[in-house]
Amino acid sequence: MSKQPLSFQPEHNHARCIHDALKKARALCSERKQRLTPIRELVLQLIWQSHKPLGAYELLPALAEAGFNSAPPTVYRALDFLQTQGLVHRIASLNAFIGCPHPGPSHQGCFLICRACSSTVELESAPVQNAIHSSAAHLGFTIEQETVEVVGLCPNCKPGDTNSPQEPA
Amino acid sequence: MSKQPLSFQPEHNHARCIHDALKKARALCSERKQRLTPIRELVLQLIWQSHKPLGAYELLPALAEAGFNSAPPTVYRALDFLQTQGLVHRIASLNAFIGCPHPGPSHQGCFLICRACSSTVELESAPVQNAIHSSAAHLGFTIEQETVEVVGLCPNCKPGDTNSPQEPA
DNA sequence: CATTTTAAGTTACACTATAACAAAACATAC
DNA sequence: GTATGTTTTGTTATAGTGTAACTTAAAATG
Repeated sequence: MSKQPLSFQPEHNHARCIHDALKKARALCSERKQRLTPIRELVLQLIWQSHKPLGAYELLPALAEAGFNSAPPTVYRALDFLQTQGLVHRIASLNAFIGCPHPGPSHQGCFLICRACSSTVELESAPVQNAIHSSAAHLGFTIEQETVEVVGLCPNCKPGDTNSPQEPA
Repeated sequence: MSKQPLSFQPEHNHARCIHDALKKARALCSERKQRLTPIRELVLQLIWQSHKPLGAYELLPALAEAGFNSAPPTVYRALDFLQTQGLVHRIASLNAFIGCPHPGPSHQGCFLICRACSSTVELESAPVQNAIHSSAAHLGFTIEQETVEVVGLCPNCKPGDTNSPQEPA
């Protein structure tokens, strides 16, 4: 019950997730002399409101409420910054964004996305990385960027469990 | 020089690629009692005009030239059909489509995409599959669909080669 | 404070994809 | 071969995602 990543633990202390993520982000930006402006920090916080990927346009109303301009470029700029700093990832298959739980030296995640509850886990799977790198190397292909996104059912949404969504309406 | 997949061999007989792909598609659809209508076959052929992923909207002019209706739904319907039959794949990170070189029982490809020349290879990499499945199983996650897309430089576009694009304008 | 750089505001638009309904083509049974 | 149901295509309109280009404001630097 405790080896599950937090994203798959419905009852974890999520306020702490958000808090920690913001704290790490501030430290990291400060260290890199990058400016985590109010808009950028708000966008990061909004993204961390859950462990489900959020579309850019879903963030706009909250930006407006907070008194910021809420045209698309605003949120996309913030997202670009956060991606560049490795604080959020874009999930290509969903056109959505999710917070990175272990930001730091540029890395490529492997994402497990539940189609029922949308909870998403980012793995750092060395075997997956290695397999991809070795296949690529074998063909003389130089890797610059990896997209590994796996859709399916998380343990909480498996048929047989009692508490759970399963089929999305 | 010959273990490279065709997509990375600029000089291969590409007419044959197209011809073979269409032949396989006809056989497969006939066997499954699915209708490979003129529009669907044309879209498949257009997609096979190269080994680079093509956007849906890039197909519309050719459809128009061939005398078909060329509104978006036409091409998206054809693409849906071809995807369902496993004849083409969608590359999520590019919003584009590419022909499947080994259609058949549903499979998940692993794509190597050259950022310089756009040539794309579909691998069936058992090690990659296994690594992903094993990571997922370990968390109790049930896989339904995999997206593995790797962007980088193909052997022909590597710095050091003489004949090649490298940096996209 | 003046200057330069970076970020945010603003307008407009491009690209990707689908909904919804009408017309046509095809398949099957009489 | 014609009637009937089903599948495919035509058509219009619109939703969703993302960016270009230019202006204004704020922050950093000298």
